[in-house]
This record gives sequence, structure tokens and C-alpha cells, in this order.
Amino acid sequence: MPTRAQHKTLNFIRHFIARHDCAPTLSEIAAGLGLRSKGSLHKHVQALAEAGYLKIRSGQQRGIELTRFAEQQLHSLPLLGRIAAGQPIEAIPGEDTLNLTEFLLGPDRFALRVTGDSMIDAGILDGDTVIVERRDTADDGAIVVALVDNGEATLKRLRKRGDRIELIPANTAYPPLIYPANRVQIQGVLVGQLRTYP
Amino acid sequence: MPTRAQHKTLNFIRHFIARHDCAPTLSEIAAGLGLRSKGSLHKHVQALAEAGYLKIRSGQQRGIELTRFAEQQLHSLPLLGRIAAGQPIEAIPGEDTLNLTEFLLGPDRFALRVTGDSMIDAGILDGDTVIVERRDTADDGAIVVALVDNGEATLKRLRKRGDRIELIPANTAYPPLIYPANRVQIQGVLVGQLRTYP
DNA sequence: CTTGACCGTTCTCCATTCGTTCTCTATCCT
DNA sequence: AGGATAGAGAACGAATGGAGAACGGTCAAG
Repeated sequence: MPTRAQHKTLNFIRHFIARHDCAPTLSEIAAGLGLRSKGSLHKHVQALAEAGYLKIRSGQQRGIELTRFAEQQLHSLPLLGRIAAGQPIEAIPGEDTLNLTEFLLGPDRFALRVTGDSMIDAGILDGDTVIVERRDTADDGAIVVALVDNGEATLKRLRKRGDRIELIPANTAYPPLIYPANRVQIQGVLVGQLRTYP
Repeated sequence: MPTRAQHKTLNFIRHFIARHDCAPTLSEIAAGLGLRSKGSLHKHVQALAEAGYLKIRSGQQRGIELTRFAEQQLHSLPLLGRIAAGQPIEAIPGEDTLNLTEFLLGPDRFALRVTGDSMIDAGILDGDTVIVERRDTADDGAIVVALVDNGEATLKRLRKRGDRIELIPANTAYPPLIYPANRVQIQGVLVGQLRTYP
């Protein structure tokens, strides 16, 4: 059971790692907690390691690691169940944790901010963030990031029509774009999407 | 767990590959990080390879590959820029990394799967996952998880009208639900949303 | 095939950062 | 009062990271 100072220290370390992907130095912890010295911090970190919250690679800089338990907690949310209009929350059997890392990350992926409303009927709004997997081919019907004439990148639904490629907005206010296949280069395929609310 | 220089190096390599689809040379990394020498860079890249983040095709030029492990171990994606209909990808100054952990996680948050199409006009589709922050009050206009008569939980936009509360679907096919305030209990406020594509 | 620019690799030297330890002091809680 | 808890400050040695130079391999153009 950690003391109050230890608790604050542990919390800061967890947030720091979540933000920076690497552990803080003692001085950074001290600065973050408003301390002017790192003398006592060393004792707290040591105590946390003995209590099993942390592992320390002794002597190395930034040598603080979270234990597996603390780490698992850091990247997951409880997945409570399904929610629908007019129905109570219904538990999802066998699935009670949502690990964001597994859910959205993967090799050759990157993120893009969406501007404009051309994909609004597909539930992609202005300001959303989409996650794209870099690929140079895509199945018919997929939503892709496509480059036209090596100049303009757009997010559209792909339709292959023989030697023509149609880039179809999900908004009836915009017309489909139709090009010969050799003018369109696929940069990636939409694999995920996320949004935050203020 | 990489050191700070290693972490910056790895991040630069990820961005470079995401943009150019080929690995950078050591000199390019050095230039990108503001270094005048590549002597130490080689050590960092080597250390990253030993730690399993990279693979190196030894001797070959541009012989750096990212591993799957790197993407899963780091909790962020390169954020390349904005994308819009008919515009090239435009870099976002000062913001080049999307940290999922920081973006969506927080204390007192949980996830729910959405079924039904009652929020479709707000870009919330059947099968989406929403992230909810547990709270018992909410601002007017927020999207909330509300419990009516302690029985039915629904995801709706909240409108306060004096001692009445309106729960408004974002779908013109459904009517607003209007209750006296004492029959409606707010369970949480929508703070995030995510979706995966097959 | 030859050539030259480019690039990975290795080495040494040096400044800085950081973990560690120590002593001394202040605060809080039975 | 007395012990537990916490912080300030200083000092030391190890780890880290960068500069610069030199060597040899790779690759594409001539």
C-alpha cells in the first residue's frame, strides 16, 4: 500500500509513459510534481519497485518500467456491453476489455485528420481522425486514400470499372470522380476511425 | 524501452517510412533530427534493432525495416496531416504524433458497443464503439448515456427544458423522448468514438 | 566494366545528463 | 516527544549522446 507521495509519483509516471512512450527521469518527475530536488524521489521510486508496481533497470537512465499489470491497465478500457435505443445495456459475453493498442495500431499505419464533409454519409465527419494502412491496392468498395495525377490526395470510396476508377464521395451533394486507372494511385486503405467530443 | 534519443530516432523513421514508403539513410535521419554527425545515430539504430523495434539488412543502403513489435509497443501513430476532398495532404504544424492512450483513455471511462441506427446523423453507426466518461450531470446538447426509470439505457443527445428532459435521437425517423427530469438518470457523457473497417 | 558519389560501419574524444548516495531540515501523526 | 514521512541540496561516477574522421561496401551512370 503506497504512501501519498508514492501514489502521486506512480500516477505521474503512468501518465508520463502514456504521453511519451518512454519513462521519465527523476528530475522530470520532480519537476512534474513541483519538487526542487530528487533526493527523496529516489526513495519513493525504490519503494514502489519493492512493492511490485515498478521495475527498475538499475543504473540506466530512464530505467523505470511499469509492471505488466499496471501496463495492461494503462491501455485498456472496460467494455461494459452493448447499448441501443430503448434497450438496457447488455453485457457482451467473453469480451470485457477493450485494448486500444490491439484495436487500432498495426504496422504501416498512419493517421490523418479529415476536413470537409464529403464522406458524411459514411459517418466520417469534419474533424475526425482516420487511420490508414499503407497499401497500393484495395478491394472494390473499400474507402481509400487516393492520389490523382500525383497531386491531390482524397478520401473516397473506391469502385473499379474495368480500366476506369471511380472515387465516390459519401455525400449526395458531391459528384463521383471518374478517372482512367493510370491516373489514380492508391496510397492506403481506411482501417479505423476515431473522434473525440469536447 | 528506448532512451530518449532512440525514441526520437524511431519516431522519425516511422514518419519517414509513412511518407516516402522507403527507409531513410542515416544522413537523412541525422538531418531530420538536427544532428551534424551520424556516428552516434548508428549506435541508436543498432540498439533499436537489438531491442526488436527494427530489422536491419546489414550493409544494404536504406536497409531499415520496422517490425510489428514497434507499432504495438509504441502507443502512437504518425499523424501525417489533413486530408480533404481535392486537396493534397497538408502537414499539421506542431502536431505530428497521435497518441491513442492520451487521446482516448482517462479515469472513469468505459466503452460500449452501439447497436441500432438512432444516432446515425451524428456519425455514430451500428457497430461503432463509444467511449463514455462516467458522470451524473451533463451540459445541454451533449450526447449522453441515460437511464430512464432505472430500466432502459440509451445513447441520445440531451436537451434540458426546465423540469423536463428531452432525449433526442440523431435520426429523423425516430421521435424525441420527453420525460420529467426525475425519471431520467445520466450515467455518462460521450467523450470518444471509434470504428474499425474490415 | 569502371568510376565516383553515396552510404553503412567503426573508432576516438568530449560534454552533458542522470541515477545514486549522503547529510541536514521540515512536517505530520499518534 | 519521537518516529515516520518528505524535501532540499550537493557531490560523484556511470550512462548517454554528439562531433568528427576514416574506411570499405553498394549502386547506378557512363
